[in-house]
Amino acid sequence: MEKQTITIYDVAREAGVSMATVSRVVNGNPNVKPSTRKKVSEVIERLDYRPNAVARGLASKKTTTVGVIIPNITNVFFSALARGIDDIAAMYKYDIILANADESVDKELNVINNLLAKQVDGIVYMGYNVEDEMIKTIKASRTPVVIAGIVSDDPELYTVSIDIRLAIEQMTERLIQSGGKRPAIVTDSDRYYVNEVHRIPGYKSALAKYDIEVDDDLIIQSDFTDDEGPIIVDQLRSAKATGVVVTKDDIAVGILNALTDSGVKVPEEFEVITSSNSVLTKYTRPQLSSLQYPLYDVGAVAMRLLTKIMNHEEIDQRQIILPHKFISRQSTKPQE
Amino acid sequence: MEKQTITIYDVAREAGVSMATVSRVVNGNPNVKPSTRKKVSEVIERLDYRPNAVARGLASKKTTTVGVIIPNITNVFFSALARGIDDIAAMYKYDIILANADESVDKELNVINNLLAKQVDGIVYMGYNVEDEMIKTIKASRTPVVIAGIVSDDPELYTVSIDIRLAIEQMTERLIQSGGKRPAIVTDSDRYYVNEVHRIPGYKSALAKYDIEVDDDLIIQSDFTDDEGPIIVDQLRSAKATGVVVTKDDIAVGILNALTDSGVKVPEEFEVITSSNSVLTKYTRPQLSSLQYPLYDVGAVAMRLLTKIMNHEEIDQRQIILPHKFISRQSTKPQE
DNA sequence: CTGTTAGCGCATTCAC
DNA sequence: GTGAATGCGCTAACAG
Repeated sequence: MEKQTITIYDVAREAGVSMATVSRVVNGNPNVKPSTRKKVSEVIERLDYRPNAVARGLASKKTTTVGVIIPNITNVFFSALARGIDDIAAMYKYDIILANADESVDKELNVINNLLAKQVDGIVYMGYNVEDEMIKTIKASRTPVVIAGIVSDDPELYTVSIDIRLAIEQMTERLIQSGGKRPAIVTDSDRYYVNEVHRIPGYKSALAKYDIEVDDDLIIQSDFTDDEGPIIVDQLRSAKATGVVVTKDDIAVGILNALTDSGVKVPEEFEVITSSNSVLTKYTRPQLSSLQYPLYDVGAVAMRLLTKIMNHEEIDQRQIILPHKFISRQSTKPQE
Repeated sequence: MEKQTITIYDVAREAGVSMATVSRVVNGNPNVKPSTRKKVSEVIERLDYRPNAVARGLASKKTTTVGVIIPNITNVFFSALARGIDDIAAMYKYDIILANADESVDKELNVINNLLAKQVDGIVYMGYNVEDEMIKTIKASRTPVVIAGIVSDDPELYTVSIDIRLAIEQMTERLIQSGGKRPAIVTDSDRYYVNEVHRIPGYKSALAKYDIEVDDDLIIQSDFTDDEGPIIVDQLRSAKATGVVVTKDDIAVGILNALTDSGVKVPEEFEVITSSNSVLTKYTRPQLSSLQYPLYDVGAVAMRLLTKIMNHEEIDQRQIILPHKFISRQSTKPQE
């Protein structure tokens, strides 16, 4: 399995120059006479020389590679975010090592250590929780890390996200304003941190505004497997919910379909509002109203922030909150 | 931006051994006395030493990294495939560099060269076409490449796929058998090679079996943007199609929804069958009948094949065809 | 079992 | 402008 065999020395010899000169033209160093630059370039072309990025990385201590940690590849939430990251990374000539943490905290740590071993220049982390040990590892490594999709209160951390607490509060308010006195919330249970610190508080504060008492039966956590929709709907109905805020689009689809399958009219009898505005929302009938989570932007901004840190540019803000909106489709009543 | 500073020398000094010994314990070489192994391990732990994978890669000429080239991150087709790849890669301790080719042949070449420069140990390629220049690059590099999702007639190439021609033929037959004399086919236009070499021939051979003449108006290529569903449906209806084979799930969803939105009853008046059996098929109403493309398996088998090549194991078959099935849901009439 | 010694391919001073 | 020399951190013979 001999890989690339042509080295900088081969080029140097063929071109009748030293390897230092070849290195210079490869790296666009201006201190090369145009004529020799041309000569060397020709040889590079002819020999199909391709600089060994590994050797380069060792010598320069830069790999032009960033690690992206995601909880689960198959999560629709991810693809839009990934595109944002990828676009900006490509723009700045960084490659991406995609590391799937498989929804497990242990693996996350494993994965981040792995990335550090690979000497990535930076990391975009989209995890579940901001675990203490994670933070420790992040801080100990001198590798820049940007956390995407989670708000943290640790001022040292770089984060890009929307104000989730506020968003959930507003979504809940919408349900209340359109007449439902018993709005429910269904969260994906695996994101403990976000649930406890942002979502549930947001939900409760909306209720508080309208003097509605919290009923724990209306707070449902779900791991969601494909056919869980009907189960959740049963819980929702026996708790006499009038509408539901859902934090994950595929769960919302499951609930919506279970609802209509069982003859409940959405939105007339029951409102559903979801959180990611992924493509799924447009594929259902009725189409799902959703928080417009600017996924692409979060990814792009996170990556952009990371490049700034890697380039030692000045950072005016470590915690970036992006604005969010709402898209009213057909699963909620029209707002007046 | 000082990265990891602790080297194998630091560990060696602290443990009072040579760096070779440290290297041995790190790599699990059995030729180390248990007591010194223990001593070294403790120092590693204490210093939080993490072997530099870049240096390792340079010295050993192995990076334990594989490149995965995909046409488009946001394609639902991909996520299942990626999971198959990722699972097996993780099993064999390989990291993945995800390279997005952005649906462009130029970028594909660019991307593959980039991957080769990074000295990946192997590549899984899920491209559109098997371009000549791609093949040349693949063969010139001594890096193993497995092509996933496309059948090729080049016996030197490693490929993992289903028999697409046959699958399309069978899908078309199903539509014919359930009474439709004018089955149409809608393909994503960007996959030229697959369309010309596998899909259209499969479609035509089904027609031939039933002595149905080919009507070019029934062969539609679409780039598909979100709201193109109604347009395609218009074409379909003015061509008097009785049903349609769709090659991409999101296009199928668009068509299905446009159909029902305009009052056409599916499957009674019009049948739809799609090709990837992605999660989308279950999210629509009616649910989409689909070719069961074993995406996960294709990804997993491709990755497994790649590991075999990388390990110089014996390969008994370069072109692997995986079996496919069909899932009858609600967008086609029940088969008798 | 353990230490010594070469490179791996390149970026990078430092001279000239 | 250009070349020679050094070292990045590690693996892999090769001795002992």
